[in-house]
Amino acid sequence: MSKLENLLREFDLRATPGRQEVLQIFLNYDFALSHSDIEKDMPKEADRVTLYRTLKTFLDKGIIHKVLDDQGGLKYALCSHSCNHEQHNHNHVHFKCNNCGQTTCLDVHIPPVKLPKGFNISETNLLMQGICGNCNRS
Amino acid sequence: MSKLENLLREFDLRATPGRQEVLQIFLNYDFALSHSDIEKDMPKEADRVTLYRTLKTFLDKGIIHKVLDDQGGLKYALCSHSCNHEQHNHNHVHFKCNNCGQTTCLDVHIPPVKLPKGFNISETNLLMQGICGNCNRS
DNA sequence: GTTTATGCAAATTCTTTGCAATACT
DNA sequence: AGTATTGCAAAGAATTTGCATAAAC
Repeated sequence: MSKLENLLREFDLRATPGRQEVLQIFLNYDFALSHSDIEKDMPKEADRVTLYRTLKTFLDKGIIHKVLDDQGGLKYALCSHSCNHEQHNHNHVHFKCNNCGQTTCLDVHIPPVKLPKGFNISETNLLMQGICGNCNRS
Repeated sequence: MSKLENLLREFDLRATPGRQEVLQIFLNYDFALSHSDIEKDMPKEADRVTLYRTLKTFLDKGIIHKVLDDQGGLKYALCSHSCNHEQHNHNHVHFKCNNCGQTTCLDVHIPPVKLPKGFNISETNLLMQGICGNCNRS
């Protein structure tokens, strides 16, 4: 049984070829992907609707998490260990490079923010933009 | 000359009825509005395309700013003083209540975040979610 | 064999573009 | 008068839904 199949089973998912394909695409890149990024990487006969459903399933199961985008779309990136069906547990900064366009998950924690009394926080999303390390170097 | 007209002129915009209308809608609410929120508040004969253009113009001129949404859309909220055509200057936290659905600009600064060497930051967006003060009270 | 996922068709909604008519200053 | 804005039509994307078929376990 392949690595991809195992990974999907770990999340209580049937290891269909389509899902393995999408999972592999995420593994191939170290930055967040939009629906259309993924679509471009799939065999052309793949069905867009199935991809919608696959992404939704992956989100629900805690395989991937949403990455906000300043243009209003969404991107997706693989979760690290701590996520599952019950709870997503993300506390890292997302950085979008305005030069290369890539959005990456940084290994930097979002600092705690104190809100006024009465606010309960369940989720936090921090998107920073600018020029990334790679683009500055070149 | 009305307050709305003056406000638009301050931003170098012609004070057309459509723009005054949209501006008034923003003034009527103290939370961020999506394109469709605004559309619902406009007279039904209003043109969707014009609204797209009005929002774009308001963004460019620094009258409103983008508010990211966890569902992938965008919302918009009035800027405070410090924004103009040259530069948007936002450093406040956005909070989306998962109960009432409203996203508000909080008067809370985004704490500084130290990124690895080589990263330049030009913009920062922090969206927190949970239950807002109002909803917790009731 | 049962349950879950896929593919396809179709409907809806969202967004963009071009252009002629209109309104603003 | 001159320039910017609007409204309309139309095209193109993006997203959702239902259902019958096929695949996974």
